Amino acid sequence: MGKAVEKRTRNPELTRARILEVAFMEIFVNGFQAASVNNILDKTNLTKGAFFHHFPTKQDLGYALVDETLREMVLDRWIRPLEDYENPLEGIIVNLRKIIDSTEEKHLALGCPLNNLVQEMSPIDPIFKKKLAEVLEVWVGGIEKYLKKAQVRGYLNKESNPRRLAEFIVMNHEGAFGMTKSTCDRKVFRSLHASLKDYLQTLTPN
Amino acid sequence: MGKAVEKRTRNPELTRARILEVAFMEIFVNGFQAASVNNILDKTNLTKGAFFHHFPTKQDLGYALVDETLREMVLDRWIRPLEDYENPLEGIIVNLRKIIDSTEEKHLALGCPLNNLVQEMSPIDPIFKKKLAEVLEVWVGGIEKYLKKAQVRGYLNKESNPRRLAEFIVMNHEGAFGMTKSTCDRKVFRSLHASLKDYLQTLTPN
DNA sequence: TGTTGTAAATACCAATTGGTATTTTAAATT
DNA sequence: AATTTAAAATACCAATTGGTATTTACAACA
Repeated sequence: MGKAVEKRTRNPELTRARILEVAFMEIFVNGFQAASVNNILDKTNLTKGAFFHHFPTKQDLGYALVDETLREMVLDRWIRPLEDYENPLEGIIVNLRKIIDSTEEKHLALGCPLNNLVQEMSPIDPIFKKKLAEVLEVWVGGIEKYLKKAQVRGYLNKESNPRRLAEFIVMNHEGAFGMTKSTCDRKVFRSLHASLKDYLQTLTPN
Repeated sequence: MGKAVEKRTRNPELTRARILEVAFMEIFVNGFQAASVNNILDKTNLTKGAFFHHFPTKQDLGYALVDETLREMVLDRWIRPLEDYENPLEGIIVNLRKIIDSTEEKHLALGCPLNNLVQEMSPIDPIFKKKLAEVLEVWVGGIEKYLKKAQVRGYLNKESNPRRLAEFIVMNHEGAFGMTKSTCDRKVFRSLHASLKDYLQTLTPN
């Protein structure tokens, strides 16, 4: 009994994953530049040797975080759930609502991990910028796909431009999270959500 | 000829203003935490003595920047121009358009100074958070005022909630600037602007 | 089982960080 | 003109930053 794997005193993949996990929160709270490698080390109970073995530089850690963690989070939170809805427009609205309601108060104050990094790093690091734009495209492109499906199924005007609308919707999400970071009030989030809902309803046929 | 004032070798108010001006750009580009006091000093050709005479700590500089510089910028860019329009809704849209078109490419990539600071500092510094929320309220409250005026003048549905709509509009502005930071494409900004315009038109009587 | 590659620990480093104590000097006040 | 106030310069500081060189030890493989 007990998996042999867990008894190993060394597990490089797990170590790497732990670093990424702790780094995610550290960066989520403090931002990338202000996040301290030493702090991350303390919280993982690892040492410099382990860290810089897996990530040649702090920036490489950031890049991996965007490519792996953030990309996966976006898909999990914003795209994959839409598959469950016959009407994608409804899916977008209901999913957003669910996420608003299920997010803990303290996390509300931290905003959107992707948006945070875009705001901080895109202007000053071209590699970050490129990788973040790719994840953003996963998001926008994903929404776009479902908006096209909505058009086919007759839930969205043929005249609407799915790409433009997808950009608008993602922008709304990011804006709402950003705004909530200041007010820290779920009511504001709900209010913004209601406005978006109103708008989307004007785009439905009949 | 020549103003006597300019010949003074010392001018504390000017020194303070120069620090704020240079610090604004430094923080606009790098963020508050990553902005270096030494860099700011170099670019102003001043010394530590001057800096810490005017601002006891780096944080105090940040607070002054929000209270003075950012507050004034928000009024100048987003609120005061609305006075020129008979239809405030039109004013909001046209003013946004003007700002999109007149912002230099490189500044587009830097986003919105207020939004940047909100994202970075609100979660980790309660004083920043309070001051930033005050400036945000200047913005939202200002828009709200003109939306009420629009209702009185018959340009906006009586059923619309000016407060909620003002929050939505400001959120749109911040979201659009944030998004542009990633894409660095004025087209995206225009596209987002068009969506907001569409939405506002659905709220006009008749 | 002995060898080898690599995961991880340790100890160190130069550079930079925000900040301070002291001194100089310019301007306002008497 | 002498004195006082405060603006600004200088030189310094401890703490922290990301990063490296070296060593130790575990685990897969021959």
